[in-house]
Amino acid sequence: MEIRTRFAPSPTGYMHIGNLRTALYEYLIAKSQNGKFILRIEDTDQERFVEGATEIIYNTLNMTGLKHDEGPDIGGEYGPYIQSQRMGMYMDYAKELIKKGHAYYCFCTKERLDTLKSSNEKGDAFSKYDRHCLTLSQEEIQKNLDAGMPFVIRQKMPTEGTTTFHDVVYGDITVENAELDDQILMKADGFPTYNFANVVDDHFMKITHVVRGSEYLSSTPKYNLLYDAFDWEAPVYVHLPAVMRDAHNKLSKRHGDKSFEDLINEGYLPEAVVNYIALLGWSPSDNKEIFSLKELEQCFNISGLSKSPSIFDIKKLTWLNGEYIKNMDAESFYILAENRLKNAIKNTTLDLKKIAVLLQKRLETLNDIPRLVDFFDALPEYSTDLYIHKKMKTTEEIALSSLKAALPVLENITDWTENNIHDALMSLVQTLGIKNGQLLWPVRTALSGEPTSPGGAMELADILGKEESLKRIKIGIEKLQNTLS
RNA sequence: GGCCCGUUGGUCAAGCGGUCAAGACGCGGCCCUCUCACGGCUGAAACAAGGGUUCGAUUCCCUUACGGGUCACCA
Repeated sequence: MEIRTRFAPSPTGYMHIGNLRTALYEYLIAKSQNGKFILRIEDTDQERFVEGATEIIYNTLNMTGLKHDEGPDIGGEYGPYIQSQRMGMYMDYAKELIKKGHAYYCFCTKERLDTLKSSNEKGDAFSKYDRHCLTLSQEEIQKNLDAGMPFVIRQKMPTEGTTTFHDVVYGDITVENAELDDQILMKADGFPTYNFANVVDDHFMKITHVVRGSEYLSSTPKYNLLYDAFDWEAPVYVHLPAVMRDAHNKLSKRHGDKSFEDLINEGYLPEAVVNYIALLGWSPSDNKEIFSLKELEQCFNISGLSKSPSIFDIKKLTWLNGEYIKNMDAESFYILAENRLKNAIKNTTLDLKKIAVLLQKRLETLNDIPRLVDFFDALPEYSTDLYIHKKMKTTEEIALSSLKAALPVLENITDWTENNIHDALMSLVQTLGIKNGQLLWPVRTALSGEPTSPGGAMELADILGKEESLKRIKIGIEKLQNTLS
């Protein structure tokens, strides 16, 4: 049998990391077994409608490569794939359930339910619907219906025995039927509740594996009873532990946790995010950590899913993102970095590709770029303290004499290449009989004006060009002379 | 509160009766080196507690503690 999973997000206007991970696992469960991954938009809550929200869902799936096989935008055999367009069918199925004795009309007012609840509130008493309307006679029901009295339809739970369902990650779970509330299937406005719509939709879309957050674990017995009542085959359940911000709280946009779009804007790569969240709650059979989506499709296995919640660790994501950047070929990296480089460096004579090469091994996110390359554009103000470096065995005096010695040597270079700069400086080191660092550290410092820089003296000199390099060295000499006089 | 679920280093996690309890991130140290970064090596760091079962428990069972979920005409 073909595996079919579905991703069923509500269009909220952003892609929550927890939801994205659910989508990923749904995709992988399907694709690891040549199955189909379906997108269904759950937009029944019209009040929460957000403009452009469905586009964000499409974009995210697109960027991450979680390509769906059926969905509102591409169609499919089991549409429509937008829940609001399926509204016609639910009432019929609810009525079928009534006929079969698994559901019943309820005319109780909101007020009555509220007092019912508040009278039970104070203690351990479990507040359940009291089945006031279960005993209504056929005549009474018809009379109420004819009078146009608002009604809901409730699922009639068994009062005895237990219900057991199997979950792939949590195992067999059994509950007392007496614990189950007669949940509402159809609301007074004629719309189905989520609980009901899901069962009906999943059934008709032939979903074989229902994959969702563990918050649905406790309502799953009710779903199962619904499948039984219809005499439909229940799906395989895969409940996923939550993705947490810390030990006590789930990740939530409301509390400032980043959405997928936020991460992308902060310079994270979609591939790295996907890779990272795959590892949050799942682990492969070996120790591999870097996976392309294709590789995940190959080796994903449900048995690697874990039961306990995991905390989202931005540091590890950041590390992984750095790995992706480092492992890229130079051209791809340049394409990725180009815009940020151009924004950070106004001087158009500089060779951005050379700068990109220096950057690639030094970035964790793309947003690190501006602060690393600022000095190329303009030499920052700096203190001559920078020239003092214990390990390089430099003092301000040594720095001054090194810079003075370097100046004519560099001026003499006619063909300004990194090789020639290298040879000239290294032979100067020989002539002066000093350590490499005693010459190169001062030069690097003069060229960058920073305590650290991507690249050393020779690389920076090459990129800055002869004229600018000499200018900066002269500035360094001047500063040092001022300090020392 | 009832019910359900969970608990291995700070974090992600392997483990599925016998291990010196992997690996990764982060943190510390060393090496490489013209700074930073990369790379290499290395160190500290964990089975929530108590009872069983067993020749032997991180692993199986029970209890406790702590944490999470759920108890809507929301999804």
